[in-house]
Amino acid sequence: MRYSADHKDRVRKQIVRAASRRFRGRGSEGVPIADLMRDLELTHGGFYRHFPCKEELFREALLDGLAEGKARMAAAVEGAPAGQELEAIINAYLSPEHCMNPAVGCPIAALTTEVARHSKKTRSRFARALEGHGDELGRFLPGRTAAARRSAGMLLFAGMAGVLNLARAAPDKAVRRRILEEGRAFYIRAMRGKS
Amino acid sequence: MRYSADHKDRVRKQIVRAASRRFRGRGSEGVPIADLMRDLELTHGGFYRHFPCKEELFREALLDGLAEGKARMAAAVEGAPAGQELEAIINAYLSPEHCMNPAVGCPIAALTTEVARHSKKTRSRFARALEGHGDELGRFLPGRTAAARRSAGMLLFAGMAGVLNLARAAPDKAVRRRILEEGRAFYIRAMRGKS
DNA sequence: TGTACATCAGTGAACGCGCGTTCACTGATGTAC
DNA sequence: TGTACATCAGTGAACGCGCGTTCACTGATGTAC
Repeated sequence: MRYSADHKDRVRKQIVRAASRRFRGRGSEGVPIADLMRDLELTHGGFYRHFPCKEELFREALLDGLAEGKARMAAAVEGAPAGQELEAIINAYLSPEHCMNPAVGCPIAALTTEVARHSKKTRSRFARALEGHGDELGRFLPGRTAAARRSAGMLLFAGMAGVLNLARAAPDKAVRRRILEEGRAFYIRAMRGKS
Repeated sequence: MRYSADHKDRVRKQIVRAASRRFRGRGSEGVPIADLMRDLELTHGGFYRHFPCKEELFREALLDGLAEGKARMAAAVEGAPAGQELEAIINAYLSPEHCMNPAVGCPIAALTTEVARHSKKTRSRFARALEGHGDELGRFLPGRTAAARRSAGMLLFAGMAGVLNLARAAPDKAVRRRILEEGRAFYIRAMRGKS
């Protein structure tokens, strides 16, 4: 072969990674394959050596973005003082940085509306990954059973994603910041107060 | 003229109305003008007698959808027993019917993510309309000032929109219903409890 | 009142471009013998 | 070891289609005189 043994795998991963960011930044219909490949200094023709179609790429990119988000959540937890994990996650999620950089942010905020219009297969994979997110966040939430904590975690993500999107749609910085701040206060209060 | 005096106005309104539903159902990039005009038994060429470009239509359709949503909220309030207005709004917003019919539902849920990627002009109009929504919902929320109640109302809409989108993305009916139910319980509780 | 001309919503062919996908080809390396 | 052939990631031209937008035209009605 012309390339090292793991070459194909590496390129494939690069495509998924780049696609994930572009999809989050521009939506599932705003990412031409040729642009994506050019970013990696490849041409569009080679794409089909890696994926059967664009929908398959979208699915993988979506899951890759979620995994990235989960890792970021773990990092926020890691860096938080004991007992402050939930606040740390909420503050990071509803931070101005996250708001201003959707391309490297949470796909739940950036892509859920569009996922709802994709194939059942895509939605099923998405749902499964979301349960993982719910479990992770649920560790810091009250609730008698693991299932209840997972649900509460998913609900919190959904709510924060809504707030983040509202802030992203806001036409000016001041409004954006106010929305984020009120969102942080509300969800920290609501989730702490949950018996 | 070939048509009655108000003919053009009526057709224009029909286009906006039909577009609003299609945009909510399929997203801002999923609505070909030709399909839209065919729905109204017109041809695509005539579109440009009414709008300078598609973006202008999107903007008007977005605002029309918000007005429709506000009317629906008013109807829910009208039909609710005194003191139960907030619950009625939340229950209607997070109902299975609303979840299953995005095309005739709230544009905040269906289009906010995409609005964030549109022009500043579109975002400004959207933001102004949202404040109206916040005011209307804020009437039933605690808060010392009108501004505080408005903010709380917008936050509640954002959160509910996030939950609605999560439910819409869910691959099966049971999960969808559970998400909606938990969402209703959470937001009713959180907003009642707000001092 | 009748005639010539203007108006303008709507028609449908055509233009131009973007983009997903296909395909014949390249060329470096692996394998068979 | 050398030679012939197979493999396959990547290339870039080409195909085909969708779709936003333009434009010459239609034809019913309004207006000027």
